[in-house]
Amino acid sequence: MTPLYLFNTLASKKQPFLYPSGRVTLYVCGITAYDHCHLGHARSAIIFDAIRNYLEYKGLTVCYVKNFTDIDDKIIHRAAAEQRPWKEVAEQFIASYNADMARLGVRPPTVSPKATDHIPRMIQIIEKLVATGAAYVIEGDVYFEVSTAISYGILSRKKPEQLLAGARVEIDERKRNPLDFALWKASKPGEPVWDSPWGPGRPGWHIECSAMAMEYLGETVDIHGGGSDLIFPHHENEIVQSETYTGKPFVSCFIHHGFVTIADEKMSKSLGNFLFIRDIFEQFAHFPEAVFGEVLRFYLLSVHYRSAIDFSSDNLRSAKQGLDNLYTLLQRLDETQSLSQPAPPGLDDVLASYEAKWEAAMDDDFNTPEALAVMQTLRAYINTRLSAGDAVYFVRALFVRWGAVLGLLQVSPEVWRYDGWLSPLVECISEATVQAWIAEREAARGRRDWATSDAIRKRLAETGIVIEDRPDGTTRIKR
RNA sequence: GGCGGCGUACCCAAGCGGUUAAGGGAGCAGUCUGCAAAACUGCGAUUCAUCGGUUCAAGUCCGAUCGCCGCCUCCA
Repeated sequence: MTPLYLFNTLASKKQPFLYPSGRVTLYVCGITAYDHCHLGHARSAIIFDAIRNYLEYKGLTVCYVKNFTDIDDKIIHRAAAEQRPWKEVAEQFIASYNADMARLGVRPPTVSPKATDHIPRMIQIIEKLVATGAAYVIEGDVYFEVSTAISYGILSRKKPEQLLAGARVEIDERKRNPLDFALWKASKPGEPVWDSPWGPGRPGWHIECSAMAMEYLGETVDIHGGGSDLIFPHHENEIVQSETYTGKPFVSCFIHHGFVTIADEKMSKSLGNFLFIRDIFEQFAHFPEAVFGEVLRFYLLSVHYRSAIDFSSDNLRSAKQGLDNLYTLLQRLDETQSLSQPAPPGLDDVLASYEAKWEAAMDDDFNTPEALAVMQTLRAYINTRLSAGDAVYFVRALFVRWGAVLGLLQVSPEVWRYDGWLSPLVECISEATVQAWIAEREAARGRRDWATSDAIRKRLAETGIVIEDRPDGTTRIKR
């Protein structure tokens, strides 16, 4: 295997990622289940899905854990506002998340643990932190004392003094230091509670990831990922509490991805400029879900994962066109060739060189834009070979194999381009009507009645349906 | 205020010291076609925000300037 280089936030540079055992543990911070997922969540899920797939493509066994935060202030607040149990709120949005992921073609992680199923483990960790003096108890709350850890700030490269100077840190007079964070919170009346050595309460946010990562992946995780907004304080806190507890490195390599922006501003709840995944699918409901899911994936993977990616309908349209190119090649291959034809000599070597380029791109910190470019270049090359009459059908499998890693090219070309799609412009027009018009036009063309033929074509165009006359005389629908 | 990132053709976007600056979209031209559309092919930046510097060699390293964004508070 060629070496894989990953940008490790801990080192702030690309480093070779070693996997001598052939096994890799991957932990990604999941959602807090208090609302539907937006495009930013989709980017995160798709990036790590592709990363996981690529590690497997390289022959590694990946244990991928992505948690659900199913107890949190925001969940409690929503439940209170809607006067229903917090558990119901959490379950609803976990289900919504799962539905969105299915639409996006994201494979389920190996394990999808819920925070509330791991309370005993969290308590066990907190107890030791209290016992060793790294954490202290105040009125049923337990806080981690940041000043006990000399390495605090290694991930985010922030110095405690500088953080305080920002004056944006919440001041809780009871804490010994404003940066100290809650491991356990005493419950207020009406809130969900679990028994603990410090009285009834619930866990703080950061401790759950440490507990679940250790539970399923051991004390040191190979790769831990999330959005770059999690670097501080979430991941920084995970590191201190975990390493103080185990005395071992918590994570070998931290991977953080950039944001989805709209008009170059971070998509976020507080700015109100976010788009729910479900709403985007709704907006493009004239595409079959599997088709639009891939368009979204292609778009999200067309920018390197560490950079910001700006969302716009123009960018989405551009992605659709780009993916169409690839599907058109697949369709052209299917229609004109088959595996039974012997491949011309030398083609193997050409494909091997493209394969090497593709893998080099992915090995270079998962450079998916570069990998996509390799695919487009091969596409053009194969098209010229096809025009020359060469038998090149067997490259199809290569495209599909690459596509499987990225979650693309998994739909049949027929479905992709022509299968009974309905235009949003003319929901009143049935598939049968369209077919009848086309048959009528076929007849007109047969008697060389171009005026009628063109009139029908125009009528179809007005309803958003593009017709394509093929060399063999048949007509097919395209949108 | 502290820390970090970005600025490459009309748009999106790779490239991170060394042949002619990837790729996609759009546009234009050609092939095909009854005409279209679609598809395919071809064309497109002497130049990488600006100004200096280092180097035999710089979008690529260093410094300054301008502009944009993010983190420092829940956040993918």
